[in-house]
Amino acid sequence: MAKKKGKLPAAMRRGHDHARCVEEAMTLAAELCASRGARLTELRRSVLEFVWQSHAPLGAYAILDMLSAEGRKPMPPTVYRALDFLLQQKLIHRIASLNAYIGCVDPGRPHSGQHLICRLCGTVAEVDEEAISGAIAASARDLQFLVERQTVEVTGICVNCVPD
Amino acid sequence: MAKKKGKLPAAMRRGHDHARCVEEAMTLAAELCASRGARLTELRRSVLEFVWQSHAPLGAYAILDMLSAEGRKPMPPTVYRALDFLLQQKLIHRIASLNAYIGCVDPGRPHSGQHLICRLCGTVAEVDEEAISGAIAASARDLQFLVERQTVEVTGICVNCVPD
DNA sequence: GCTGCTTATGTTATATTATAACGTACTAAC
DNA sequence: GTTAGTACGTTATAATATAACATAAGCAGC
Repeated sequence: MAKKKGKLPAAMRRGHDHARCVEEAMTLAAELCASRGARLTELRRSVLEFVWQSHAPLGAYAILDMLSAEGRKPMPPTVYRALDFLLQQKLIHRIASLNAYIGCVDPGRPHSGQHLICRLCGTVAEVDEEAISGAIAASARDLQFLVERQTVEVTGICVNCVPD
Repeated sequence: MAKKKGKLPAAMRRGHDHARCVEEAMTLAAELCASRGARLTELRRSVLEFVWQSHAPLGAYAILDMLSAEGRKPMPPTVYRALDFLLQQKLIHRIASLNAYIGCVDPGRPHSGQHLICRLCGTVAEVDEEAISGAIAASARDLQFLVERQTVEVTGICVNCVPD
């Protein structure tokens, strides 16, 4: 079977038009919030945009610094509340192993994303493999365990950082 | 196919002889460390025992309190160093989504454990399903991603806490 | 036994991540 | 414009983790 290069997530495709990614994500977020009656305020919008602009997950205090540089001087609770909102709306994911946050690539559809985290460049690619989530669901079923949330974080080295 | 009750991990089998679990785990840990030339000091032994005695993952500061209650009065670095040693020896796992630590049920064999975390009772069961780790490995291979560590944490409700 | 090397632990201070509690301001509905 | 609900501001602190340096304990060679 040929290498499935077409499947590479955008985050790990060198030279992809990331400004475009961000723009599209912001538009979709606005639409989703509107359709849900959720208020994507200026603050929340800024936070989401910062998170999206970075391929590597952003920590809450990094976001706080970025907002400060912009003129706002928010305190931690302000940032955490914005992050909580974005998490609830499933516009971002929290990467537990890094205590950091990253944009969700497919916020419209319910899914349990899996994340590949490059130890060298920090880039995180989100994939949604039914084979993985299905295997987890099957294993849980065997143990009569009711799954509510799957956290799959794979640490390693991405294709751009692998020495040839 | 019948329910595979025999597969239930010990942690989620009500009324299993946990003192025995702990004892066996401690013996195995001592053997492994001896065979590796690693020093399982009194402090490290205590920390490992506390971690094992709990079915739910223990936080570093909970361990610190337990050591204090025992007479030692260690400071945080002491506890974190003991935890680091136990992690290196793969005698315990860190549960990233809880910032807490739990005994590894199979420290002798290399494996990438998956954890089922009950939101209600806090119990964590470790399983090692080739179907899950294999699916993750296959997905990573497609993306030419070199896997170093898999973190799989499934949150939900265990069989003992599910309302009938 | 001593010596010196390595490893483990003690100690002080501080960094990083996150939340509690309460007050103010904005917004939408009436 | 009043009101109810939501979002944000502010102060303080909790919870988790590490840096940096000092002391002590184990161990290898003599």
